[in-house]
Amino acid sequence: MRRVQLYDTMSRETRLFQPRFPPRVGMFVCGLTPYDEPHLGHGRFAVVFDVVARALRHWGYRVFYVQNVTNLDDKVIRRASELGADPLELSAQHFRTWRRIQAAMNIESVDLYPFATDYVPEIREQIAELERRGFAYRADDGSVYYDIRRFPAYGRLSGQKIESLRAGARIEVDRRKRSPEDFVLWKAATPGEPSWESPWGPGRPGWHIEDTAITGRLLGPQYDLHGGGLDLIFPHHEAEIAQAEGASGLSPLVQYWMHNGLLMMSGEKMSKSLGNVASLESALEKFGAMPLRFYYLNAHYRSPLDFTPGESLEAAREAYDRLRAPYARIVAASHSASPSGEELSETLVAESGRIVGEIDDDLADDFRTREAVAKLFVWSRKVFELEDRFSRLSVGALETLAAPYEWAESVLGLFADVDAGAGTSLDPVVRAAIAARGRARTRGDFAEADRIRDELAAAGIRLEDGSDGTRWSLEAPRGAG
RNA sequence: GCCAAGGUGGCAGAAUGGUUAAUGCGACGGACUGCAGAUCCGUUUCUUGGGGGUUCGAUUCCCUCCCUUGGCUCCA
Repeated sequence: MRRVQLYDTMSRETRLFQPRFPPRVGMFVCGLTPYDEPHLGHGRFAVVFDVVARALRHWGYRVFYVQNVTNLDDKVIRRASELGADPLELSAQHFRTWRRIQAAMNIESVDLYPFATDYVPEIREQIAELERRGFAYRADDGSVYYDIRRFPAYGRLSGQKIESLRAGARIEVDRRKRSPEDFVLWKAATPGEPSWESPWGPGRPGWHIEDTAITGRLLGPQYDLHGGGLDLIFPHHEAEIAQAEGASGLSPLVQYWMHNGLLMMSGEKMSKSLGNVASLESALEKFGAMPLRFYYLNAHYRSPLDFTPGESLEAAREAYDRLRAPYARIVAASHSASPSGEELSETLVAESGRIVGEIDDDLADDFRTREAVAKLFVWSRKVFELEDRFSRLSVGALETLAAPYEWAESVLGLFADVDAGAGTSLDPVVRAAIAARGRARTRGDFAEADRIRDELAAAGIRLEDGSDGTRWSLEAPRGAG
């Protein structure tokens, strides 16, 4: 099995990846609370863990990737009541948007999107188990709390000590809790809000319990990989550990904790509560899915990523176009290539193989996507140098040129937009227009030539004159395509 | 206050105890072009937050200070 290293938040070091039962990998990522439109920060975690799953599968692991959906919590309820909507319908609606966006972004690696409210029996069962084992207590109002004092390891993931949490003045004083740090497992019902029956009276799940109930059911009491945003480490993931390990008596809950860095907007974290969000969907419409993926993968997943409106995605689009163009031309040329065409030099063949090996190594070293991208750019320069020969190259030679891009296509999920253009049914039509323009140019009628070019441009077809004739391409697909 | 992450050229953003610190965007000049675009060639800019230490040698290791961000409240 491929040697893979990844950084584990718990041990704070890069460790060799060893799933419990290779080649199977149980992977869980904290998904959204869909009470509003997703923003650019959400796109980051989605792409990051999509690449993790893709890469592991590429290396032969059989990954079962679960991304939960917190379809009911305080925020969903609050927003729904503001809108006069049903909370579960509201979150279902926003989840559909999320799924649509993920599909548009070429994210198909998630096997299951479990809804919190579909796991109420498992949640009740886990709370009951925690109660039996003495980790939970009932409050007077019918809520159930986790008793943090019973779980000494609480704080290990985040490096926090319970005593120092006390100093944080922001913990609300709540008379119902034994310790201020205790968190709610089962929230007593409020009239008008969704609730379920339970041994403790009607209520609904607390925020943290759904994840461990879901993973307990789907991945077992112990599994391999848990991912999420850096901002979830405390208290959310800390609480997950306390719940799962408390209920099962088994430790550790997960072998590897992966956390992605946050998207920053003018020096601050982009978040709904700060109101400094940029809509993911409109970025997708304006720039297209591939430039967006490129933008995320152009940084290491653990680093903070600075987003500058009117700049970051524009630059990403330019850069991505440069990466995509040579591959698109290889693909176009291969439509009409023959097996007996020219071959590449041995040096180039070797280099193609070497680059694929290197970028594969980069990914296996804690997913250094930026390194892989930089090497693809170097390769692109070499490919462009051969461009004049494309039409004469053999099928095999073109495949060799395409190999690094194909690797990126399957592991990084880039270049899903490459096939559009030459070779499609539009080709004969566009060629006729190009020929007409060519005649106009020959006789010096540049006004007519430019008119033809402009009209095609208006239809999204771009012409470029080169030494070997005129080439055409479709504008990069936009929106959900 | 406590915990954690980060400070690299105009911008984004890599990397390494040791030749000229990637890559891309941008800018400038040149080639090519009827023009445009793309491409190619060249140029542009960082002595890697400040200070100290370890070392033959540090951007990379250690200490300290400053600054930024995140977490301690919902949050990818």
